[in-house]
Amino acid sequence: MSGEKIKAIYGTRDILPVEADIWRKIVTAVSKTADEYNYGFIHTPIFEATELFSRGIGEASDVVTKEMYTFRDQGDRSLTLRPEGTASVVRSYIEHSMGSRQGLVKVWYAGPMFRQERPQAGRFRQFYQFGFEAIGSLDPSIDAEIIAANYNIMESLGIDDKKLYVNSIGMPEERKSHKKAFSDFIKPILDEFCVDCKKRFMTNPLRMFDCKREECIALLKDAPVMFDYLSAENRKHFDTVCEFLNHAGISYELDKKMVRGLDYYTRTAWEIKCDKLGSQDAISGGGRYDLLVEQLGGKPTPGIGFAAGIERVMLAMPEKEPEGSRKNFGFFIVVRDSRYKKDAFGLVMKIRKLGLPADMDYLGRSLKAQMKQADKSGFCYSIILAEDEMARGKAVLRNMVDSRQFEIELNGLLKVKNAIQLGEMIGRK
RNA sequence: GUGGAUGUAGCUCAGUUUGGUUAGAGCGCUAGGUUGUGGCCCUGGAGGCCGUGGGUUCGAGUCCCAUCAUCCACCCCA
Repeated sequence: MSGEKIKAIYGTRDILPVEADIWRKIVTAVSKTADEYNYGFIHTPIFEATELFSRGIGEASDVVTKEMYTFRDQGDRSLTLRPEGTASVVRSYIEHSMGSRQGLVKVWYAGPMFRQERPQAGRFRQFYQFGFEAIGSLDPSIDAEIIAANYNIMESLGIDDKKLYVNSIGMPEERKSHKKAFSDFIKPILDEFCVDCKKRFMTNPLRMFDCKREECIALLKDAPVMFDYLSAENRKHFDTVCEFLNHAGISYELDKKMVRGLDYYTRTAWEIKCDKLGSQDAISGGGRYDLLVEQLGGKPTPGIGFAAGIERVMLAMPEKEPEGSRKNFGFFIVVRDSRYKKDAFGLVMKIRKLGLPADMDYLGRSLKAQMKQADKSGFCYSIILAEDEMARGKAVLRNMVDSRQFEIELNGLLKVKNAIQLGEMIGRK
């Protein structure tokens, strides 16, 4: 009856300590870059009014039409688990009138996002993203800064097989005239495309550029691209962004066929891909959203940002060195006889109070097992409480790296006031 | 939502083709070899509703059907 195992929901997963360690390293690196670039951290709620996303991301987008976790609360309000971070940040920006307090608002976030898609490699229903947003400037220099931040984070995480692609997808009017030219180009040859592309042509024609079939790619070789329909002004904006990137020594590639999935994107768009990831190779993507603030009820304000998928970043990161030989400063207390357990406990507490890691056996295991555990704990010292030494008020300090060991004064150890004294006591012998 | 693959020990998997006593290996866990000490080696031990339900059969991990779950790919996205 009660034996049914409850498992994590399809598309969600536990991040166990070994993995969480890498996770923490990533967020620490992101946080460091954010500090360097002067972006402040922002927490927004994990669920929001459904309307925020339908209005922000686009009523017709895939994310909104079929991928959101939407539910009603006790007040019969329609709420949605956030599928992405930008809409919430912009909502917060408007709600707190951040724009009137400072000209340019630079923030970053990290946390879980939710999309009801079919899971596969590098894709989950609850997944984690971090992202940067800069709201309030249309100057090309901010484009370059935030792209640089994005790129530098990936660099600092040691991701080598990455490529930065940039493009400009213009503004609605430009897109309109391009769309017409594109349709005129496709219509006569539409029959030659695959079924998916035909479907795309009806719903979101530019998506045809994403098709992986050789035949479709060949047919699109000379198709008009948005980039060639940019206004002089926007073209200049993009060129200036590129100049800034060149100046900063950031290598990128112009990808005129790059398309964005979310409706709010305008002008500058970019993507970082990692070719060893397989099908889901985009680890990070971003762009301008110059109409979004207004769309969500704020004053017309340009914005720009990016988001990166932490799971994908993890897949792209180089294999970490096998743990084993790695030892951290810390102490594992071992007792030769159970009557010393209280002494061990007191010692552990004492060392922790000094601000240092310490642990002991809580399973009443044999000496051999305790030593094994000491080894696995990754601490570089064990302290063994043994009969002969204890009788003389001493304990055995064993170096778990080079196996040298010697006696130390147990009383002295308990009287140590800080980590430096402890270090000296250990170092003296 | 569509297509393909896979479910056997905590983990990675063998065994399924050709049904036949108590279902295996490596790693991990645990106790010992070492009467005072981890890593290497050796020996023992624990740990399995063979995903679930039904069917065929004297007999099913193995064959058939259903179902659930997971993975990969498409779609889309980070």
